[in-house]
Amino acid sequence: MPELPEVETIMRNLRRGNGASPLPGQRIERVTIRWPRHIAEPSVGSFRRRIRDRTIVDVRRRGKYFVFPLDHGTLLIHLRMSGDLQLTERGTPSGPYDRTVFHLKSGQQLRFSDARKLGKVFLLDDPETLLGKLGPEPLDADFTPQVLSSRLASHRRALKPLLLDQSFLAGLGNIYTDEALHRAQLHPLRRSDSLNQDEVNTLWRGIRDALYQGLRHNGASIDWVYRGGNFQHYFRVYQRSGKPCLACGTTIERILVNQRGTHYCPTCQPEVST
DNA sequence: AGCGTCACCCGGACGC
DNA sequence: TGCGTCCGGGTGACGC
Repeated sequence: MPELPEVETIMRNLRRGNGASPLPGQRIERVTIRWPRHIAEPSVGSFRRRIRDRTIVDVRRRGKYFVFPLDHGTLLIHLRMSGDLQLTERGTPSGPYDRTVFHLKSGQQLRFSDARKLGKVFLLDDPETLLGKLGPEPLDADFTPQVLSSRLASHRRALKPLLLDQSFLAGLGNIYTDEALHRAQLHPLRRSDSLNQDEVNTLWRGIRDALYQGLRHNGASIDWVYRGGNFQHYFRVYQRSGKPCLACGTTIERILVNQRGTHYCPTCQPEVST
C-alpha cells in the first residue's frame, strides 16, 4: 500500500521522466475516465472539460497525495490501497487496471491504475481545502522532536491509531507505523501522553529512520501493484508475525488495534503500565 | 476528543 | 477444476 516512501518514489520518477520526458511542463490534451467514481471533485463532466489543455507546472507530494499544480487549478491524486501512477510512452499497451488516463501532447500518457478502485482524483482551485487538513511532513526540517512532543501530549490516544491519523502526521500507513514503533521500542497501545522526552526523541528517530530506509529501497512492494521497491525484504515486524525478532529473537506477534493488523515484538516493545 | 462500525473494492488465499 | 467465502487496508461518514 503506497505510503510516504512509495508515493515519494513514484513522484520522483514522474518528475524526472525516468526514460520518458519529465512530467513538469507537459500539456494534458484530454482524459479517459474508465471508472468515473475515481473522480471525487468536481463532477466527471466538469473535470473532463476543465482538465483539457492544462499544463502541468510541477509534480509534488504532500502526505500520501500527489500534487500537480497546473496553469489553472491543481490536480491531486490519492492512490489509497492499490493505486499506481505511470508515465508511459506512446503505444504502450494499456494495463487491465488503468482507470484514468491523461493523454499528453507529447504522446505520452500519465496512467492511474488501481485494481481495487479505492483511489481518488481531485481538481481543485485551492488545494489547501484538502491538504490543509494534513498534519506535518515527518521528513521536513521543521518537524522537530519538540513538535512531535507537543502534538503527542495534546492527545490521549494509543500511539498506533494516532500515528495512522493523517491529521496528526502525514504519510505514515500500516507498514511504516509498525516499523517506526519497533525501532522506537514502543508498544503500539502505549498512550501518547505517557511518553517521556527520551521516548519522544526515540520515536521521532524511529519514524524518520523507517521512512528513510523505505526511501533508500524505493519503497516496499508488498502487493502485486506497486513493483518498484524492495523495502519488503527489510521489514523488522510488518507481516513477520510468527517469525523471530531480528533484534532479540522473540516471536513477533500480530494483534488488532482499531481493526488494524499490528505487528510488534513483545520483548523489544513491552506493554507499559500507565 | 476518541472510539467503534460500516462502506467502498477486489485479487488472492483458503476450504471444500 | 471450480466454486464460495473471507481478508486486508486508507479514508470518510456516522453514531455514541
